[in-house]
Amino acid sequence: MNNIPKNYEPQKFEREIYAAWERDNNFHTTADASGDPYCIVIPPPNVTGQLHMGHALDETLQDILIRWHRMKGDNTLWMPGTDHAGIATQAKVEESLRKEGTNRYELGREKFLERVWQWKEKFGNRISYQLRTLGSSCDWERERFTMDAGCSAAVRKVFVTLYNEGLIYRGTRITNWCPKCNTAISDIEVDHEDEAGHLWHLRYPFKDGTGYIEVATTRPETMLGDTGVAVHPDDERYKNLVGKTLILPLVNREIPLFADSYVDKSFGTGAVKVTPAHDPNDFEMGLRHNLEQIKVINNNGTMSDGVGKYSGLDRYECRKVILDDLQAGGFLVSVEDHNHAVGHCSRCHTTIEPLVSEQWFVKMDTLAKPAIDAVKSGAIKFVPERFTKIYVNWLENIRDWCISRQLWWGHRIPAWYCDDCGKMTVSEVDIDTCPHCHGKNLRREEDVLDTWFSSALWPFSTLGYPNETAELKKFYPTNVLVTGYDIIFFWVVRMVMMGLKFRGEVPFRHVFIHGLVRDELGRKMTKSLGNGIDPVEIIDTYGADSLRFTLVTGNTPGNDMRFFRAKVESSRNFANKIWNASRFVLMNLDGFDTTFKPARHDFELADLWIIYRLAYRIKMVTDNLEKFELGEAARQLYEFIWFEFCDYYIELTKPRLYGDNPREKATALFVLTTVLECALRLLHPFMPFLTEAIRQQLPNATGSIMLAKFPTVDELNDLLVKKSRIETCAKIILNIVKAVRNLKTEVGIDSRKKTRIVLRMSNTRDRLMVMRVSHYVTILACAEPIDFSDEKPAHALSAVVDGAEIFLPLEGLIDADKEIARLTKERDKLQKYITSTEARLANPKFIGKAPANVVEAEHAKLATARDKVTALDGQIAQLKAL
RNA sequence: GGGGUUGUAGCUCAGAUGGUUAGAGUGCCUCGUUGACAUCGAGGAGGUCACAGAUUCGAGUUCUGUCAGCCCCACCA
Repeated sequence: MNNIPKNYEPQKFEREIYAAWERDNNFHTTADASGDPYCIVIPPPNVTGQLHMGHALDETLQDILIRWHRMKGDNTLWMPGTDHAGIATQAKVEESLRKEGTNRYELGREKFLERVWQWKEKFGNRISYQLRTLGSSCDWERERFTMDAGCSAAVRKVFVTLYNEGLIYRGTRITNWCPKCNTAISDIEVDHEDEAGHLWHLRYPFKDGTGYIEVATTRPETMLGDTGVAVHPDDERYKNLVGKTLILPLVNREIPLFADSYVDKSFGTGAVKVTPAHDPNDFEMGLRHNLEQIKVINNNGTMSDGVGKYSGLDRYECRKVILDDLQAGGFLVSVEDHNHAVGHCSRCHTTIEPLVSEQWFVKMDTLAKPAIDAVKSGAIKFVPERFTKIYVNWLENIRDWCISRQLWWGHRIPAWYCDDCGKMTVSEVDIDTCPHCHGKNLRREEDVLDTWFSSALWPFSTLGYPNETAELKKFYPTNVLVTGYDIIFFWVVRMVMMGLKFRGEVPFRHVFIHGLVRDELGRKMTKSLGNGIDPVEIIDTYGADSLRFTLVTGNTPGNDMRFFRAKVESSRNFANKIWNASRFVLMNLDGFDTTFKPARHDFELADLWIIYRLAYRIKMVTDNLEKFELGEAARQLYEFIWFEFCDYYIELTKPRLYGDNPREKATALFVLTTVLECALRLLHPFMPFLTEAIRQQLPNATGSIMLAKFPTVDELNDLLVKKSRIETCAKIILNIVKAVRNLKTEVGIDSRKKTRIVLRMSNTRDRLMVMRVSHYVTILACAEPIDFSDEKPAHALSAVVDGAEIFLPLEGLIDADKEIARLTKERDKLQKYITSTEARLANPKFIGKAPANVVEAEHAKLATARDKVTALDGQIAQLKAL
């Protein structure tokens, strides 16, 4: 059997295997297929983006769940697709236009959109191809895009419905404006950061010449738009002044001094200049007090016309000039340092300008209520649970959602304005006649919708909505949403609201939240830091399975993880281990009758033990998958395959495989192949390629592993012997092995050198059992056939384990003093344990309150410890007598 | 200002309903090329589980507080 490469080389088979799966349509399912529905909709990546580590993690977790359920026999659908990512995609195309020396305005809306679609066609498949390299078993036949016809129809229907119910409205509000992206953005797209700034104290004179009032501001340039000054109604300092008129410096506008309880008496001077057009709080106060809104800053961040010499200046340049002028006019009293939170555009980091403009909003309170209830009632469960609180808290304080964007790439808002009658019409289908006056002079709304509006419909738009398709009936609600905590507000919340509103049911039962993949130093991987690690490069080097295993192990749900190349190497080594263990089995299988079925009595202890361990691991893996503890499930597999199957079981089959008893050899091969095949299926969701590549070569397997049955303990029923004696005996043997290896190293004997061993076991039953398989010790510890004797050899290294005393007769090699010291150390350690346990067992409170089984266990452990001390004492005494 | 989260071996991290001698990977040290695998095998060193209290017969695990780090939310000009 020379055709299996000695090393695991994933590059040689991953691509082919994926192609074969796709060719055989293994990822596809239909609504009428058998099994309980199990559905995950992919968090749609940006259509023109590329795979990053965050995706790799997200996809791996989903694929594990999907493959597991598919193997369990569920009707499993993983719905793939991409997002049009309004601002991000438009920005990319605009950037490329800029390089050509033009811009979107020169091109015009229609031509520009053509360019974006071309861009999408050109780069739009990259992410899907990259996801394939990871092994994602998506139903690609159903791949969707947030701007395809179906999703667009869903958006229209939802928009119009919400509008007609009064849940979408158009209004002139103060919103967050990004001067660089040149659009309004929603509250959650603003990142607040503390910045070192200043607090300028200005003096505003009274019209009647009776002095002035002092205000404090962080943004002096906005004074040009001031239409009032506010103080707290209870502020004794200003009580008598309320109602007076002030003259706005530099502008000479008359503005009122009024009282509003929003004002904090203790901050600054207790008097606030009010700029309703450029500050959210001032805006509210302006509404309450009927103040004029004077817009002094343009959408691009420059000062608007009509502010005299300041017009056209950048907002920050203007600040300097204004301060100079205020100073010159004697209006500037003082400056102090002041740290305050400043909003930045989450996309381009430009400082946000609060501006009054006409925008579209979704009314949140009525939609939020059921979304809160869904989580509180347990209809939706977060994993880990702590995110429930974050979700609920956010929804309870939610404000209306600004959904209009001054972009071109996106779902254009389906509203038409009639120039004849001035009325607006919102319509699900395009119109060219005004329904109010039958006029033909209609202009369609220019704005498009926030990208997250279409994403919010994703769980049902992808399943066919607004049509009542079989898929929608079968797979909605979906089962679990897998995503990072960073988009709970952007996406999860909104899907829940829309799902409940338009389907009357939650969009998913579980929200499985993961953290961020960080770099080795714990920093976020970002373009600006240049610290990103390309998953495609990792896959090329180590294989997709290694990357997947790395991402899924060593962290716990909801927590961030650091990405180390060394971890991938470790996973790759694991893959190599599996590869070689399998290679070992296959080599021995060569030319052998694989149809042989052993009888019950053919199995020996090692066989029964490994099957018993396998059953245990099946249970552990399954339990952990059910709890979304994928990392723990993966660890169970690692331990089983490497430690139990490779380190012990394979070694123990060698005498039979290399021996001359064909029946014994056949039995060992039967167990090897059975256990390996089962373990591969158990591992498949985690490492799909490797397990497929190997299993195809096993004689006891047919068809693709991804369609095989996920292992159950029941399938081992015929082979399983539920005898605790097996475990007991295995433990004794392994302890002996460990002790012998230990002793050999102790005196510097080559671990491969065969040594003579004498075992003294007082428990007859245990001894007989161990005697029957004493060659296990011979193999694992590299020893000569074992002597069982009640006599202690005179010159020997010795050790004590539960149930056995071990002697390595090594006359001449023994340093008695050293040995005495070693044994005494061991003895003292045990004695300490005995003393504390005795104390515990003598404590009536412990005896009285601790459960009986705990007390019993303590007694048992105490007894074995005492036995060991006795044995050690004997050995020490003997050494001393030499 | 509010909330969350983390603090366990040199490093990266696991440790379910509290059960008493705390684990893995990696790194380090020693030894090992005979036929699955040096991407390996055997052994070893290395931890008062951040600190202080509380509850308990018993706490890495529960509670409170302190310290340190990270994150989210928040309209004090």
